[in-house]
Amino acid sequence: MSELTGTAHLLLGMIRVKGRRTGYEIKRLAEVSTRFFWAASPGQIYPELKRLEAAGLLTRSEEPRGGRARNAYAVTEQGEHALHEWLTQSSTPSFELRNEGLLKLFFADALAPEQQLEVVRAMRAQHEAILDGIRRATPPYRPDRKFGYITWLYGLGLHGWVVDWCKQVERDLAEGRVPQGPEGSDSIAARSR
Amino acid sequence: MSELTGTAHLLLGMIRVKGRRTGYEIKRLAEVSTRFFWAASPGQIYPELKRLEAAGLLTRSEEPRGGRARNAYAVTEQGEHALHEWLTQSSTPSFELRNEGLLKLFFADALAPEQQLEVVRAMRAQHEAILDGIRRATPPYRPDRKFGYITWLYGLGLHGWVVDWCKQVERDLAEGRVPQGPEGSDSIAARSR
DNA sequence: ATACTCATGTAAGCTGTTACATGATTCT
DNA sequence: AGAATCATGTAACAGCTTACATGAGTAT
Repeated sequence: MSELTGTAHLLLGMIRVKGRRTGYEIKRLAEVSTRFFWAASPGQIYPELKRLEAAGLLTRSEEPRGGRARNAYAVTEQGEHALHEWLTQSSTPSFELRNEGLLKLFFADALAPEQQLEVVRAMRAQHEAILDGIRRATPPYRPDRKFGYITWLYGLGLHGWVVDWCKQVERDLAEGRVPQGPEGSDSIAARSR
Repeated sequence: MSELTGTAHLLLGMIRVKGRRTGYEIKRLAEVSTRFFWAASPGQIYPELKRLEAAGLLTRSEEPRGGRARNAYAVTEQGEHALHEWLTQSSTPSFELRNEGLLKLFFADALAPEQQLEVVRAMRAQHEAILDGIRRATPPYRPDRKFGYITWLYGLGLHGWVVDWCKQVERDLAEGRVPQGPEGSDSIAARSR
């Protein structure tokens, strides 16, 4: 059994929590939940569902609505096992970030002050938009979906932090101040305690 | 002139700030600075340098060290212009995140309490490792590289926030408490001040 | 002598997106 | 009648990583 991709685990997990689902339903679910930390496009979802079915981790059932074809998938015992395996394996989970706004900020010394401010403002706007998206996706709290709720809080907190950070840098730049590192007598680490 | 990739802008920007550089030097520079928000592998760097040279945004000069071939690149006026164009264009910068740890957390309801804790601990360990990497890359503060410093502070602050968040969730889980959303009457932002 | 760093590159493959195509059903 | 949503899929391509190959110089 070759290694499953992150997206495969997303599908497995989503169907496990929500019960028998179609590709389309998963796509919509992902759009309002996991999309902020693990996006999934239809061009990825449909082929992957087939692969998982072929691998015996999902079973497909045809559930037409009227004359319209419709394939719903459920997790098999083997799929359940693969999911649990992944959730408990101790190897470091992957973490990939591509933040073009930060890349611009990194090179912003080449710009005039007003344009530097503009770069930070664009960053803030972006994270404010993400925050909006997360807020709109408010998950109703349910004890059996505690971690859906925790993850939602994470998104709010993280992007909220970035927005605040941008605001602070905007102030610092506007007043010609050199942005402050974490204050206090000892190391940077002091702040995160 | 077809659109440049993010990595192309990285190369352009890096050579602009640091002056004439070889692919190898850029690779090492990226490893201790931009890698935390925009990674670049050699398999990407060398072909891209050639493309940028062909496009007239970089000039190549052969600077052998002994009998060993060595190609150094400098930014042309056209390259300078392309970089400035990118830095000031107002379209929303790209932001892509794939966080497998968070994906696991999202599905952690399926686990036993002890294993749930383990997922959070793994997340924390990961961000602590990233923090270490960022700390080790301390940029000497120079007025002409203010934004290199600001970006560095961002990394410390962001991953520090995540580590703190994980610690809090670990406490909450250990004590069987339901994790707290942001308290107080006003916005979420209030918490991170 | 051998291992490491410097230095450049390529090929294969993976993951993912975008854009398109198709057509039924439901809503206004 | 027309628009939006439901539903599934594919083809083309972009971007990137991994692994490998090569070989010179340098340090131990």
